[in-house]
Amino acid sequence: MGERRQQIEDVASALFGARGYAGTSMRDIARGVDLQGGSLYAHVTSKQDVLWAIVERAAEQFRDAVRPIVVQRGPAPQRLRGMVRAHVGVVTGSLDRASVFLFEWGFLEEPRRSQIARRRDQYEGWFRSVIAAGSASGELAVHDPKLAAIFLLSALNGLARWYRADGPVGPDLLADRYAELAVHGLAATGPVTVRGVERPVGPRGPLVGAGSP
Amino acid sequence: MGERRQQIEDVASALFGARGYAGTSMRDIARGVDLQGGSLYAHVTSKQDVLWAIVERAAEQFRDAVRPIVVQRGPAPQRLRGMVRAHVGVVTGSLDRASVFLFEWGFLEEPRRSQIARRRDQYEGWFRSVIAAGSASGELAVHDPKLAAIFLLSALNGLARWYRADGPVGPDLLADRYAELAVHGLAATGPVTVRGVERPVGPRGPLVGAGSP
DNA sequence: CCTACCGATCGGTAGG
DNA sequence: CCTACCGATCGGTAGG
Repeated sequence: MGERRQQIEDVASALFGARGYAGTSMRDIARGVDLQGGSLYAHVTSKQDVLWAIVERAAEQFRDAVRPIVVQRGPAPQRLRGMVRAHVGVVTGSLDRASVFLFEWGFLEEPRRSQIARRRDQYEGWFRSVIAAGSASGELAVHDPKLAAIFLLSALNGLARWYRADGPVGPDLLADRYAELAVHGLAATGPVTVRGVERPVGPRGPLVGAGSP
Repeated sequence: MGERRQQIEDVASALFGARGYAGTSMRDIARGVDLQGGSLYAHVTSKQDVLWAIVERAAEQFRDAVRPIVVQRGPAPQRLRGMVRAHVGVVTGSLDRASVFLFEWGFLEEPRRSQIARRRDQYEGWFRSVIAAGSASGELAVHDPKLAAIFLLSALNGLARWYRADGPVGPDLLADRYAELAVHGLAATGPVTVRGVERPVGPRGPLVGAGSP
């Protein structure tokens, strides 16, 4: 792929991510790469084409990062943590492209839109199946794995809306914190290290068994 | 407010929510209320004005639903559950308006954009403070209350992207499940009722203390 | 509330 | 890769 083309996709990712696909004009993109509006078409065939290239590549990134972990053997909570870390890693590592994939894919025209919808379903299915496996083995406890998967992925995807590379929390710590929040929620921390010894955190009296308002 | 005006805002909410603010034209809205494009301006002053009306009202709905719970006394986890239920209730009960508020407020022009940004910060702060209070009292355990609040709100807001009123899970059950997922994560269920008796769920051997991949 | 219109901007193309 | 342009559509207005 030409350097110019790459440049165009990068600028388009940033603009689509910030103002949305419909809110960005080809002339906006052209300005970002110091070209005249019409000159873009020497490198791309249409605005849709640019959107597709961005979305397609981001979909691959998520898939390639998470799939290897899904098929590992090992405890479901451990795999789930790994998947969360991988997903967060893609979001923080390819913020603009990931944002476009996550929030602008709906502007794809058919049949590409449906193709991406299916791939998103499949991806969500990986999380669902690991959650369901953990639930079946008793390692996790969830009423509705499908709901839990959507809940979780929504939390992770929200990251793309506020994360900034120059923020106070680095990508690795962030990934750990998110994995922790995902699996344990707010009620308990994971393993806590006290004077170098890992100690499990027990149940908490005031919380467990608390009634609902 | 006139009936026509109400109708226009409803149609605009649905369209802004589905195709985005920039992806919706005034003529699209006009078609939805069986008017000619120009005739809309007998009822609204501008497209921005319509967006503002929708966003402003939704912001009020979230605030009015959640604020009373924030200031209640009582255990933090219980208040947090109530806040989650309230937030989910606004999303499911005013799906289109809530979607526009959550995802299209960025298209507001200054100074309204900044005004809404501040209100969103404040709203997030309510969640943060209840989480921090629960963390301080030992009822919750969270490394970073700000991060936890964002994580949680992202999960809740994602609901607006997929929830359908005619779906399999009703709004009340959904609110309960989401409150459960928020507080306990995937690792443990909340109070379980066995033969009519509420029984706390204890710690789970395979999970607590499990190492990280 | 409609008809008819305004200037601006849109995605995209022709010709060089 | 630029200049100059195409038809379509945009948000919004005038006049009735």
